[in-house]
Amino acid sequence: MNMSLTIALLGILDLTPMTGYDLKKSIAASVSHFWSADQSQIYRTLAVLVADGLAEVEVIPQEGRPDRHEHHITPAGRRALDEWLRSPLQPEKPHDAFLMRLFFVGTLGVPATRAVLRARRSQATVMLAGLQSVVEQEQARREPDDRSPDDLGRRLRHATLRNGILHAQAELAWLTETKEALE
Amino acid sequence: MNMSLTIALLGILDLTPMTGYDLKKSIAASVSHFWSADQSQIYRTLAVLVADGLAEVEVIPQEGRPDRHEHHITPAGRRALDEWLRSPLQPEKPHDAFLMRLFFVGTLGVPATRAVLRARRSQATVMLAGLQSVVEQEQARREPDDRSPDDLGRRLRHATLRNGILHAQAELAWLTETKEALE
DNA sequence: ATCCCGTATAGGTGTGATCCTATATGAACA
DNA sequence: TGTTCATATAGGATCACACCTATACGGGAT
Repeated sequence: MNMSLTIALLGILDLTPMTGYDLKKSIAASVSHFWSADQSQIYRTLAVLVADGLAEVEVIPQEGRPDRHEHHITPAGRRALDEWLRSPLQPEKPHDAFLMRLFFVGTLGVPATRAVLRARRSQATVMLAGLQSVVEQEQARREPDDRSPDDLGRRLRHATLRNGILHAQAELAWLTETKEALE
Repeated sequence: MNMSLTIALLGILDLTPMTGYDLKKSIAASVSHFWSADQSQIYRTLAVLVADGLAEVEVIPQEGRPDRHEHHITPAGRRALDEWLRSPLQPEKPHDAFLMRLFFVGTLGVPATRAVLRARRSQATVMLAGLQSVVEQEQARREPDDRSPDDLGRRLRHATLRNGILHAQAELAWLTETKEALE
């Protein structure tokens, strides 16, 4: 069984039942910093979930636009999600195109190498700013009425953002170190 | 055109002509910290390189074992490599199964969450130790006779290892921070 | 005597993912 | 009046990759 999009969809449907279209937006809004998904792939995977009995469709007729196919997680789906969450996670094989580029760019000389590093710095800077602004928005959204409990889910969602921030900062620190090593 | 294994193979063949078998070993030995490749995929990609005129095969007969199909990069291959090295590198879409797991594991409670973080810590620790030992081996191999110039290629290969080390350290720091945030 | 390892090549099959495209309609915009 | 946007679903083609298997033979270990 698929260990990736399947799980992302089950995890989101476990929070709120929704349509493929909603899932696309939800992924873009809340997990885009560590996952992405193509729309057609979402629909295909959703069909597999239903075929496997991990989700059920509730068709909600609408006027003027296509019916909503609202997907709900089933008990079997919830079990499959739990099982995956508790299963060992084998470390993924890295595929980092940037490091590959850096590894081979030496033959083009120092100026080309510096250009590669500069491009990386600007990307990492944009990435960091993006993550920080998401964190700030979350905090701002929370301050007006801090009645809601600071529950585990909230903290973990925040932790995934912090992960991205620390890695972006590590990347910037590494870029500084590497730039100095080239002088 | 393929922006990944193709380039890895061209990059390595540009350093030294070799066979598919050698490439598999070379990748495992020198770029495994940021790239991995399946043997059959290497042979397939190699065939594409030859079909596209980016590499040429020199057959070297051997006794008792299959002939060596030694692949050499062609001028067109060198140009394709240069072009890729200078082309803009669009940021890759992240697919981080661990962060997805953390994002959804909250529904299983705090103990299950701690277990996920502990597993991550041990993986990151192993990863860090592995990278550091590679760096130490490189330095040890160098000390006996430090006649060889500390050229750009060497420094960049070292930089790719440093990148992995800084990210592994960032991951460990993040794990500590996250563990504290759960208390 | 047997089995596995190293050398060397390569096909079969399935999966996950991306890019592009098609369909349908109301509402807002220019 | 025409275009684009938002809603909503979904197929086609292609790609990159992983996992498994097959072939061939010499050498060393059990």
